[in-house]
Amino acid sequence: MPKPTFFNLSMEKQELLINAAKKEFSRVPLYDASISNIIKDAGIPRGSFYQYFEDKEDIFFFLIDEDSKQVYQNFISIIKINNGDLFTSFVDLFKSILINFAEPKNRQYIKNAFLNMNYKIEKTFTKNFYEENVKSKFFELNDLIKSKSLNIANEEEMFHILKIMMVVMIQNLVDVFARELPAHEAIAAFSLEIDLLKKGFYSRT
Amino acid sequence: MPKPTFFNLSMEKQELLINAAKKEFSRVPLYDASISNIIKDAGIPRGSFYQYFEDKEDIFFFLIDEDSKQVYQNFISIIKINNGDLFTSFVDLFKSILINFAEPKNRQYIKNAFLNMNYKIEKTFTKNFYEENVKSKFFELNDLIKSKSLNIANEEEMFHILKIMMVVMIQNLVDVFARELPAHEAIAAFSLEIDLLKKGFYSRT
DNA sequence: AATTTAAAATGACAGTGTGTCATTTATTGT
DNA sequence: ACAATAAATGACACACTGTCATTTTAAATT
Repeated sequence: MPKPTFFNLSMEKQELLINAAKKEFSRVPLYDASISNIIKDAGIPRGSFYQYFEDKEDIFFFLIDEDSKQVYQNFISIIKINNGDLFTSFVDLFKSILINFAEPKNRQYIKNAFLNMNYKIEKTFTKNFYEENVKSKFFELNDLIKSKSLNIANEEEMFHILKIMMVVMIQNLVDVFARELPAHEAIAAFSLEIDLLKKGFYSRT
Repeated sequence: MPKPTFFNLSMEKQELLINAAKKEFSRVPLYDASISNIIKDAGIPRGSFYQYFEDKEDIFFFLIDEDSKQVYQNFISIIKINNGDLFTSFVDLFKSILINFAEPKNRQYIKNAFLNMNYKIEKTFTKNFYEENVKSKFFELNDLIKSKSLNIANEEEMFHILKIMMVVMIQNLVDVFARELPAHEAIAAFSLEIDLLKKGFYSRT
């Protein structure tokens, strides 16, 4: 997290920094990004940057966390609209994220984040949905999901189902960028996978 | 891939380089690894490194690819032993990878790779199992898997099932390292998820 | 209002690593 | 033995990082 000093800045200056950082993270992935470029673009001295952030990861994960919170709120609305249908909701969430990708302002930034999606980035992203060993967030979702039509014996299984659906969604989003898939193809592929998860892979016949 | 010059080296010198690289990639993840440390450890001049490899990624992905090929061969044997049962085979593969983790020689190196598993690393790893648009590899697996007890309409669905199971397995392996899970817990969690995938998430009742 | 104290801003600097390239050394073919 | 090709070498220019002593600004106190 940014240091307190950052949050004491005027909103204008905070946004100046954030925009400069997003610009740099649009140019290249986190590990190639340079603080030098960010401060040059924002027009602040080098020392100031370190007054506000620990390092470039600090500001990067701050941005990802903000984005994730928005996606989570969006997901909550979607589930409500779909009366707790988990499967339809995930497909709708996928679609809404794709629409966000289409915006040129976000595209490169999100692309770089997804193509370099590692454990820490994924964790930052998903922790706003459910947190390992933190049940409060999980319950909010759990209460909204119509679980009686789900094939689950207990709450733990619900957690695993969410985890699987999330990782499958993220993988499909990564694919969109890696292979520059058109939206309709991406949606078809993801819908198919959600359907397989729904029905199960095993057939008794 | 390493340059031809590398493969012209004596086996001893190749292994010297490989060991030095593994040592450095054990110390820190790819993006923090330094070529300076590798050449210092191997006792070769800086210029020589660039005679053999493009950059540090070049040698890293070469190592990952080698590992992946071994895992793939292992998987083939496991499927045969299990008479094509995909679910049991994945659980067995998971167990065998965990055993490999336990070896101190590999542990840190693999841990760093998994905690920084991004698209390119995952692709390098999975391309030896199935390649998008390259059907030959896929068929080898496809033929071994007893697909008549699977809930699939066509070959495309088989591909998606493999993709999902692989990503779920990788995510569980990442979890092992991120949360330092004991083997029996990791196996229990993965088995549960495989079982959920097998049965399906949706219940008609 | 003047003075003290604390907080924030600044930029020069040392340290570390990268990739290149001109030169030297070794190997191969004639 | 000589030429030609391949490989090895290490000095160098360039880029970026994180720190820290110093300066500036803001807040608190008398």
